[in-house]
Amino acid sequence: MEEEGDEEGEEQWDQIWNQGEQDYVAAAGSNTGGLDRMALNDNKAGMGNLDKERINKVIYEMSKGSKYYENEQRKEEQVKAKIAAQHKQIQSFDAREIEKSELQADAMLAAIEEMRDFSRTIVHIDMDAFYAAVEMRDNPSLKNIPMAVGGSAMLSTSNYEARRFGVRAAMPGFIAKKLCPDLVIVPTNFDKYRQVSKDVKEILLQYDPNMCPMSLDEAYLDITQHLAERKNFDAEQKTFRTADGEQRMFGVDAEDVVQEIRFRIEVKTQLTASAGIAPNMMLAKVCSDFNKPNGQYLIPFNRQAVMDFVKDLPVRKVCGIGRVSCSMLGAMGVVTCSDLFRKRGLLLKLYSAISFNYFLRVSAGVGSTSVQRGDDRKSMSTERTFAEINRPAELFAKCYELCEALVEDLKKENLKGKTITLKIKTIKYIVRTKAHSLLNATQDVQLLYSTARDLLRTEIRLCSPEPLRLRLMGVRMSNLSPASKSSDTQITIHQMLKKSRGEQKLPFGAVVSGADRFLSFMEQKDPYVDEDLPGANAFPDEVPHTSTEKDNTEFICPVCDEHPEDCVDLRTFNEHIDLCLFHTNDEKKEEKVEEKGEDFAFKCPVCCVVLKSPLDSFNAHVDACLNRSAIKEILSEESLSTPRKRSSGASPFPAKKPKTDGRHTLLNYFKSPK
DNA sequence: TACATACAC
DNA sequence: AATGGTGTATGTA
Repeated sequence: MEEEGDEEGEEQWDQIWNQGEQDYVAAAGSNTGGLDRMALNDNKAGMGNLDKERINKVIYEMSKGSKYYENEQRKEEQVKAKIAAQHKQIQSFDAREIEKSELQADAMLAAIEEMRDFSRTIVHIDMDAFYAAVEMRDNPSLKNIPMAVGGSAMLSTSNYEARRFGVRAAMPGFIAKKLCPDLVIVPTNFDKYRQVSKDVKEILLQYDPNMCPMSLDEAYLDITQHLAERKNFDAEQKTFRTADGEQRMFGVDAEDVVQEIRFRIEVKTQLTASAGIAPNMMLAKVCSDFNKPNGQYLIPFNRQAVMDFVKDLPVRKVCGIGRVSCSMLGAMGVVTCSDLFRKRGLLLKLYSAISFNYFLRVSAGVGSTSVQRGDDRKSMSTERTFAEINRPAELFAKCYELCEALVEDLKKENLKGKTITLKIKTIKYIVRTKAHSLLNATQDVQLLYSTARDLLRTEIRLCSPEPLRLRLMGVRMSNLSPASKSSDTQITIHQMLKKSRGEQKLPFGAVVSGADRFLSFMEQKDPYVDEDLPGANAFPDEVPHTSTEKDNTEFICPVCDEHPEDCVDLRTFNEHIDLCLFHTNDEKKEEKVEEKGEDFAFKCPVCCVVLKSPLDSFNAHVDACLNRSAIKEILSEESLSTPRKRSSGASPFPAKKPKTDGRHTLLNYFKSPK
C-alpha cells in the first residue's frame, strides 16, 4: 500500500524526479552514522533540508547501539561487499566485451519492442493513507492532528499531518513519538479495513470483473472492455450522485472512467483514492503515485509518451526494484530508467537472464498487460515476535503453539502441505530458516509439529552449549495441495494410533479429548486450573499433587518423546530436556549424572535417554521405547529422522500463551526456578 | 530440495 | 521497554 513503502511521493514529483534520490542519500549519510538503510527515505517536496536532518538525527539517536541497529549495520556491510564484488567483476571486463553485450542486448530489446502493446487500458487504484484515512473518517477528532495507525512496536501508516514530522509507515511507534510528541497512535482495526476494502472492490468489479486486488487498499484493473461497452452507455449509466443528491455525469474516455471510479469510491466510503492509467501494469503503478493523494495521472498510449515518461524516472520508483537493487545499480551509475538502457552492455554481463530482461523491459517502459488473479497460493505461514525466549521447554512450547495456529489456517482453506520450514530470528536479529519435506502432504498438527520440533531441536543443539536466544519463531507450509475429502476421511496409521490413544493426558494430569477442550483448558477461567491444581497459586514450581501418580505420562519430553521416569516436577523435567539436548551420546552425560550422585543411571539404548530409575522401571521403559520404535519405523516416512531416534510427534505441551499476567496458565508453570 | 535474499504491502 | 507479519520470486548450491 502506498503508506507502507519506505519511500513515497505525495505531490507531483516535478523537480524531485531528477535529484530526489541522490539528495536523500547525501542527507542521510550525514546523520545516521553512514547507515543509509536507517534513514528516512523521503523525497517529498516542501520539506526543508533542516527538517530532514533533524529527523534523521532523531532516528539515529534512538536507534544507535540497539541490537536492531547493529544488525542493520551488518546488513549494510553485506551490501557493500556485494557492490565491491560487483565492482571487481566490472573491472575484469574489457571494452570490446561490453560492446558485444550491447549488441546482444539490442537484439533482446528488439524482441521486447515487438511485444509492446497499447491495446489494453490498465488502471492502478491506490487508496490514500488507507488505514489512517479510515480511522480519521470514523473519529473526526483525529482529523487535524498528527496521527498514525499501529502500535508502539510498528506503525502501519500515518496521516499527512504526521508525515510532516517524518512519521511514516514501518517506523516503530516509540521513534515516531520522539519525532512528534503529540502523535496519536490508533490501534489497527483490520476488520474495519476489510469491510471498507470490500465496498471499494464492489465498485471496481463493475469496471473489470477480473480486477486484481494486491492488498486491502490497492488493485489493478483492465478497463479495456468497459471502455468499449461504455460507448453505448446512456446518460444515466454515466451519472452518479453524492449523498446530498448532487449529480455528476462522466465522459467516455479512460480518464473520465477513472474520475468516475474515484468519485464513486469517495461517495461510498468517504475516502479518497489515487489512480494511474497506462498501457501496462508497471507504468500504471508508477502513475498512481504521481499525483497522490486524491489525484490521477495518465500516460498517453503511444511509444514516444512512454519513452518520455520513463526517461528520467528513477529506477527506485519501479515496483520490484528495492533498496538493495537500487544501491547496486546506483554504484554503477544507474539511477534512472534510461540509465538502464545506457548501461545495458554491462548489466547483461552482471545479471541473470531473468533480471536483465526485466531491466530491459523497464528501460523501454514495457510491462505486463494481463491483469489476472495469481494461481493458487504457494505457501502459508505463521510467525511471531516475542520477548526473548531461550529455554528449550519454552521454545518447544512456542513451536507447538505456532504449529497449531498454522494447521488451523490450513484447514480453513482445506490445504495440506509437504514442506515444513522453521524460521528463527535470534535476539541479534539474525534470521535462519530450516526446511524439511515429508513424503506426503499433511495438515495434521502432530506431524507438522514433529518435523518443526526436530528442526528446532537441531538448531538448539547447534548452538549448544550456548542457549538459543530467540525473538521470533515461525512455521511455514509449502508444496501445498488441496486436502481432498478422500484424504480427510482416510485414516492413516498415524491418525489411527492417535485415535486409539483416546483421551490424551496433558501435563499435570489434565485430561482432554479434543482440541477445543485442550484450548479451553488453557484459559485462566477454566475450572481445571483453579480447582484441579491445588497449590498452583502459591508455588507454581511445586509438584502438583495429581502428577505424582505412578504413571508419569504427564511429562512428555519434546526431545526424546519419552515420559522419563525421573521427571516428577517441572524442574526435573527441564533438566531432563537439557540433558536430552546437550548431553546425549558423549561423556558430558556421564559427568552430569555423576554430579547428581545418582545410584542408578542407565542409558536407554533406543531413545538414548538417561534414566535414573530402578532396574525394573528401566526395563519397562526400554520395552515401551522399543514398541514405540517399531511403530515409528512404519511411520518413519512421514517424520524426520534423527540419528538418535524417530519422533512420534505427541503433543508435548500446553501451548497457549498467558493473556495477561498469566498467573495460573500452564505455560507459567514451565518457568521453573534455576 | 534447501537456504538465503530481496521485495511488496 | 524498545523495530511486524504474510507471501512471492529468484539465485545458488
